[in-house]
Amino acid sequence: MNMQNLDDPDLEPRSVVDDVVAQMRALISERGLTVGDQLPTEKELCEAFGASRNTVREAMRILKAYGVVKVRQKVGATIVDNRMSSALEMFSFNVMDISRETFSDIQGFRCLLEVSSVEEIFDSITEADITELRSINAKLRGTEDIETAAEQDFLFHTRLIRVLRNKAILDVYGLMKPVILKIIQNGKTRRTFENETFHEHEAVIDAIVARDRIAYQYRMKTHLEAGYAHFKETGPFAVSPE
Amino acid sequence: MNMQNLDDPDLEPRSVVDDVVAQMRALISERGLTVGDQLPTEKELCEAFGASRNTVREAMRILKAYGVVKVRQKVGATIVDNRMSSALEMFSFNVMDISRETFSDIQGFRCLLEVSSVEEIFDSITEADITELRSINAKLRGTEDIETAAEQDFLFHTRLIRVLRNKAILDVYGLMKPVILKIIQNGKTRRTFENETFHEHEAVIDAIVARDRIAYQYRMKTHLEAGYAHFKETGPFAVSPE
DNA sequence: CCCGCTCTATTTGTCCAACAATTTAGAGGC
DNA sequence: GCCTCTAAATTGTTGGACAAATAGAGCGGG
Repeated sequence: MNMQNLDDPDLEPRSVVDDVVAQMRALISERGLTVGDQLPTEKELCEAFGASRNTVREAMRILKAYGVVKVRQKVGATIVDNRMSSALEMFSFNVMDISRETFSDIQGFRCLLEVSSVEEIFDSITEADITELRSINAKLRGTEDIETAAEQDFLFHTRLIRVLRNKAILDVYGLMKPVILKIIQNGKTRRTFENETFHEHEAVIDAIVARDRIAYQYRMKTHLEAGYAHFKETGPFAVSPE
Repeated sequence: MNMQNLDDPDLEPRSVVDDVVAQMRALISERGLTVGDQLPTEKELCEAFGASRNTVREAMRILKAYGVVKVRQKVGATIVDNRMSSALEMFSFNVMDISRETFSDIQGFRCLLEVSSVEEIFDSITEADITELRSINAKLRGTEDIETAAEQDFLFHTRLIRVLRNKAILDVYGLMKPVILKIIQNGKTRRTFENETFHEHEAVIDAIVARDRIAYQYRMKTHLEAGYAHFKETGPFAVSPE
């Protein structure tokens, strides 16, 4: 049946690509396909839907953009569920002008994720995690330029978040990366990373090893606030220098 | 567990299409284009990026899927911001077969946001907030159908998150709405909302008023887990029936 | 029997060219 | 000035070609 313009007269007529997307969704439903299952090849989809390969490919691009399928050459399209990452990806578009409030909000978000999740981290962390954290922190000390050091610093915190084994949280943290990098770099020199940042990280790790909840929260909070302190000092218009 | 992309986010080489998407984003950034502005025609984009028309079109499909542009024949591509609806659209994708990991991850995220942020909530919450929370919860009791009740339930939690006065967190919470609604509705009847959910919410509010950290965390955690219990019960293969 | 290598066939990635469908802009008549 | 109608520009769809990657078959050696 053709319900395309019944609900909304302003709605543009559905293109063939949209139709193919709908048919693909239907196909997934009918066959009860779920994460890990394979979709038919492009050729088969062309024949099944009576559309050209380019059209099928554009439809597949949409599903890919939605984070519903993952396509590999020769292998074909596999159903996945990366919708959360895709949703976040789509909101990473207009990140050009970041307001002071956004900086502050994201810093608060970090605090919540890294400081308040202490119980979950203590529960889940393994020896291997600790080893990797120390290794990352060691590399931080050896970096030569600030950009690389900031990346390494970010990597340390990402690795810590990864301990939670929660993809949604990890995705959100990754989304905030550009802003966090900016916060990290602010007011730091290479020397700062070599000394203060390195030792702060070590203190955090030590607190984890000792399973000392209070120490962990204190160290982490101090560390995060140290990085953010410079922002507070600067005026409200210093954020976007353009 | 869905760890496929956790350890190794994106090892795959970027395709030409991905490149074109990046270049389009850069172009939008450089020219300072915003909602309502036009993008160059496909032909111009082909020449500018040295890519074929099909490739440019696939890239444009991605931007369209993200709700960032709207394309009309002859008119061309206009920048819009339908990202929110696109995000909702992508989660409307057979919500029943959202992977168990995504459910579990988002539930864990909720716990972190609502349970672990107890200190921040206690610090920031005002009398007005409490009044509103009670009012929302009262309405929850009076609703007639499950959908509305779930909306109201979600509104209660959103309102609580709003206490943190952190837009980044609030946005992320809003993004997860479709999934959270699904979790909320699962295994509940109208009666459940009228009785159990209502009283659980009241207990949470009471704990806040009493500034009882332990009680708050216990009540909230219990409440969240109660909603999620039904998912745990079903087997790992119950996601896609037949 | 198993391991590793090569080779092939299949599948996706990209490009090209053509035509259809649609709509804007402009020419022309009133 | 206004209407109509045509022409041109732009996106929508199709088909075909070749490149790139790779899973799987087949083979040889241990």
